[in-house]
Amino acid sequence: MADEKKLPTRAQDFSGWYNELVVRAELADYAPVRGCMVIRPNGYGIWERMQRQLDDMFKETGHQNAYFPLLIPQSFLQKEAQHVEGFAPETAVVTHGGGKELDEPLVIRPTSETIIYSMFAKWVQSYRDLPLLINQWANVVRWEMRTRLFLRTLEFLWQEGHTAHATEAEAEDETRRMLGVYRDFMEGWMAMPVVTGRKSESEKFAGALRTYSCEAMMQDNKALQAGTSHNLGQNFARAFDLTFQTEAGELDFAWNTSWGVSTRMVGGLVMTHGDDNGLVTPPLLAPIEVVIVPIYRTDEDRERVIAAAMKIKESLGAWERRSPARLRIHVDAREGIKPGAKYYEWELRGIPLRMEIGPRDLDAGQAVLVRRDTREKRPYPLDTIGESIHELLSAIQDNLLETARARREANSVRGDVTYERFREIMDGDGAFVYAGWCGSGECEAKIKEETKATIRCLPDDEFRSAVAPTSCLRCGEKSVAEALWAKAY
RNA sequence: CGGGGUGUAGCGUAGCCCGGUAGCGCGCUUGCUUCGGGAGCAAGAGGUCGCCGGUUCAAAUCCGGCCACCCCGACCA
Repeated sequence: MADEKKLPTRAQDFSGWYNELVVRAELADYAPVRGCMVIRPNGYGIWERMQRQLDDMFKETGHQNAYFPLLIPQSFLQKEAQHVEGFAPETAVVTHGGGKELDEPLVIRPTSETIIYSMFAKWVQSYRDLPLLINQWANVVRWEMRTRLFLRTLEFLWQEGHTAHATEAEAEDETRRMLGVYRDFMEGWMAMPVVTGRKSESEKFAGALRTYSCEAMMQDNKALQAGTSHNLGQNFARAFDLTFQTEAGELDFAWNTSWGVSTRMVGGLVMTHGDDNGLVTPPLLAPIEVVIVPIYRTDEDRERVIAAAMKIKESLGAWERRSPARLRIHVDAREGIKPGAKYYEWELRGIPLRMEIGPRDLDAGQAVLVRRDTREKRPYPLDTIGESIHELLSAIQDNLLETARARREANSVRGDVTYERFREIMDGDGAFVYAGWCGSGECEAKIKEETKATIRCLPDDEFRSAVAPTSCLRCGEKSVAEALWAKAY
């Protein structure tokens, strides 16, 4: 009878587990339009914290926010050949406005390179106007065939950074710098370890010179592309006549970069840390860090326990006194729901720490704290509870990252792998496989066709194997690059 | 767009083959008893049976058309 209340387990049905968890934890809900989602307060609260942190990091690296329009003239998209080829099939197009057919259809932005660089062209004249470092928080629409909450929806929220530089080297530095910012954020705040590296030609952004990405391993051993950073070269500058006068007085095209992360990260968070009891949120991103569940029998006890809970919340969470170390605490004072039911609910929602407090605890001057990650439960003295909570939260944050990293390493395969073995792996549990690649798009395409696995990236130094693979995974020719292979979302 | 499937209360479903009062579980409301790991009892509220048409005295049920959604393929942050 309790089965209805339980989630499917990850081992049974990973994608069923994900779908139900997202809905039951009230992170998001299905919208009336196919492929669209409503992000509910629980999910939006996590996104808001992601935004706040990333926004600070963008500002620290010298970027400013701006906002460009949702609607883009269709002709803009067509100015960059690769770009239109990549995005045209998945655009939504507005053909009518005010009851009349428009002279030129308007595309709902699938990404904003075109409109942003067209504006940059107006603003940049001299090398003195560079670099121009802009970010925007926006929604974009891509008409995907198969959608899943957070991972792939027709409309999603993201940030897109767009910059213009005087030299190629500067643009490349910027591209790598922002990839590093993403990695810091994903590991430091999301506790989600990533492999960074360069995309192969077939996987790079439509219109880019080079694309770099952060690839995270989900608990089903599939890869999630969690963020991308593109060196656009002068491709868009040429398309939109984004020129500037150099110090030497010559006219040159600017060098652009663009980089983005989206609400997809919320899905990555779920699939990295969630367990069979529900979501597990890293403390730094949890809208509520500690939930207090008061326990009582009589009205008298109730009054006493709730008063104590409110006092704890106030002393640890009060704005004036503890900022910036104040804690985000919620007291679950709902009546008519037994404590056990509340435990399950807050576990499903992934709140990092639960405090149970009842008359027995108050008499003993203590409260019981339960970790969401390990479910470890023990009493702590009330007079130093603030310190205990801070320690536990930071232990949880660290443990989540370590656990995720250990899991990824345990499911990574390095060294010489035969193609036969590779196929077994991809047919079975999957893995991150680091293997040699001859560099041909043909081998890459064949492998994708035969195994569904793709090159997630050509990993950066620190992720490469100690001994470089010598031959291509499939054709056996000389390897020109070590590639990270996996099935992807 | 090709193949398969499903539409009945907020959610999950039974009933359809064989036409005749639309049922169950969860959730919701109210009251009482409960409350340290998903409470119990009692009384309630809630339905154009996806839509349109046909057959029939009578359609959730049979027939036709349409729509939507889900799963599997081709495409993807």
